[in-house]
Amino acid sequence: MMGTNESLSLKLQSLGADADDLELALKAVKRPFHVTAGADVIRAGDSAGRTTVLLGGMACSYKRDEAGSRRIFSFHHPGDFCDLHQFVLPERDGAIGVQALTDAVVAVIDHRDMDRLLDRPKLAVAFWRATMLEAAIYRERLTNSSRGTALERIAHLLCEQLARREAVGISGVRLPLSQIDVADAAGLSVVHVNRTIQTLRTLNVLSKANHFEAIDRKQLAYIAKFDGRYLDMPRGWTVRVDKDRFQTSGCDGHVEHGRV
Amino acid sequence: MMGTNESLSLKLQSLGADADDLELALKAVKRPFHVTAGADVIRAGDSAGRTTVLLGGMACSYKRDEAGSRRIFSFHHPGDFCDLHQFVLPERDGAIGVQALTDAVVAVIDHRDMDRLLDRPKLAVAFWRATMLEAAIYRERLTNSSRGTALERIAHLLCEQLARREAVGISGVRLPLSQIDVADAAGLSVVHVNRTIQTLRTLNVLSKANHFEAIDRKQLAYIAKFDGRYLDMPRGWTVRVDKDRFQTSGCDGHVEHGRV
DNA sequence: CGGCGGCTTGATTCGAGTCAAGAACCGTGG
DNA sequence: CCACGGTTCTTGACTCGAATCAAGCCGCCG
Repeated sequence: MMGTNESLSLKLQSLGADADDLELALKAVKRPFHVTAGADVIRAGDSAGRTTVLLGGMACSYKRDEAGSRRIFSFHHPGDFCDLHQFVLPERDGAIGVQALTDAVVAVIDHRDMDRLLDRPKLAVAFWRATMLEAAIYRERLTNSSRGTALERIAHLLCEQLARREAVGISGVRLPLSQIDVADAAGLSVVHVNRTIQTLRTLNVLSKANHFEAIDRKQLAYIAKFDGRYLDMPRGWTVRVDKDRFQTSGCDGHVEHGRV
Repeated sequence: MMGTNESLSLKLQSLGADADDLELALKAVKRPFHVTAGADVIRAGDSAGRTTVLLGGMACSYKRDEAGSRRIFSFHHPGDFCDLHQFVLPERDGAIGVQALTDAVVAVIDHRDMDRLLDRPKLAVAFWRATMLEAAIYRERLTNSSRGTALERIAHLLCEQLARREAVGISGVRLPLSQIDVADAAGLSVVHVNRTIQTLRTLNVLSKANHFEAIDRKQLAYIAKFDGRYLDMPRGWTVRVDKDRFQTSGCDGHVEHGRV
């Protein structure tokens, strides 16, 4: 799983890159290296001159508040660009850090190489689209997060990560997250996340194991009112709530991807 | 104030467009029209084939939840693009609507014309940058919103809007928002927004008038822990919290803009 | 074996939502 | 000019979800 560019290829294709673009882009991805769980991939304020791509494992983008606690605003899965913002709006949003949540493999694209990639209009739009997708994720979380109960928020968060992993070819139902990670991402206390998870377990939505494992994704999606269209999911992963029926469409095994 | 392209020009320049780009872009902005306060600029699911630009007034982007209540995830000020996402990721995020909060003037850029604008690399990056700025705003709200008291959240929201308006040449301290708008944007109930605002009034941060008017922006920024750098504000609008001193830097009258 | 980080559980507090009812502020029409 | 209806703003009383504080537990690793 680690070390290949499989997920990155799927990602770029789904962003609209054609075969030539893809080859060019993959060639620009250089100097892969290993990061151990818990370590920073990018120290806040660092990373001048290159863009980081996650190839394997899981990571998160976060800021720290005055009290020093971590606020996760985004999770990263293989194929994700971790700091495109540093390329487009350099030096502005300096407070952002990226941390590996599992042992991870990352590589970089030098900004010099990025400039050349952007000469290809299709690729330029693909990168723009990547940012737009990121924005769509933020939007969704914003509308979903402020209001709504902890159960909904956590369920939504889990649905989103599972869906995003499928989109890049990772189809397991297990997420390598700690409850602390989820708490920092959902803006809830660890204690309350714990209690909420136990509710999900008694509902037979999550497994009783001490890690995150969805055993009833339809129900999870229903609780979350999850509609994956904002993630550019071609179909599936969409809850349809007609009247007050417990209807769920999609989720029929693996979601094919690779629209070009 | 309405009817000119002043704000749009400032915006595009700050996004890195040069004189030629600017002229070209402005020429692509067509068919200005008027929208009355409260009306939808874009009905959710509409707006195929063109991108909407706000030229005067104020608007918001929102989704509606199952209960039908409005969730504002973004305010728009003159010069803002309201639906770039429709161009980059068409048909995906269909649930988004844009509503005028005051009487407003908007115009459109046809997608056909956009395609030609994107042939100019600098402009392509400028549009990408616009999306990135939007994402940065979402990020900030995400980290700021989940946790933190209502006072902080509302203060932050107001600071952001004032700062963004200054960036496009609108320097008043008054915001044409209703408490309902703020509630829908902050994810708080109207009742609680009201009480919070009254706190801000007794602190002499907002005026006692029945509209939003900041009379002590330093204090407002301090309460909000507002650091405008994420908005690409060149300087000013930044709270520096050294030790536990009540220090505020910047905010010294008008902020110059127009870095190219 | 001992320590440390993550998970669980209970008790208590508090911020913010909800419900409800006035009051002030329009714009409109008689 | 004033009466009317609607929308926004205010204020009060009550409820509840989630934070915090405080232990105890479990599993892992040195």
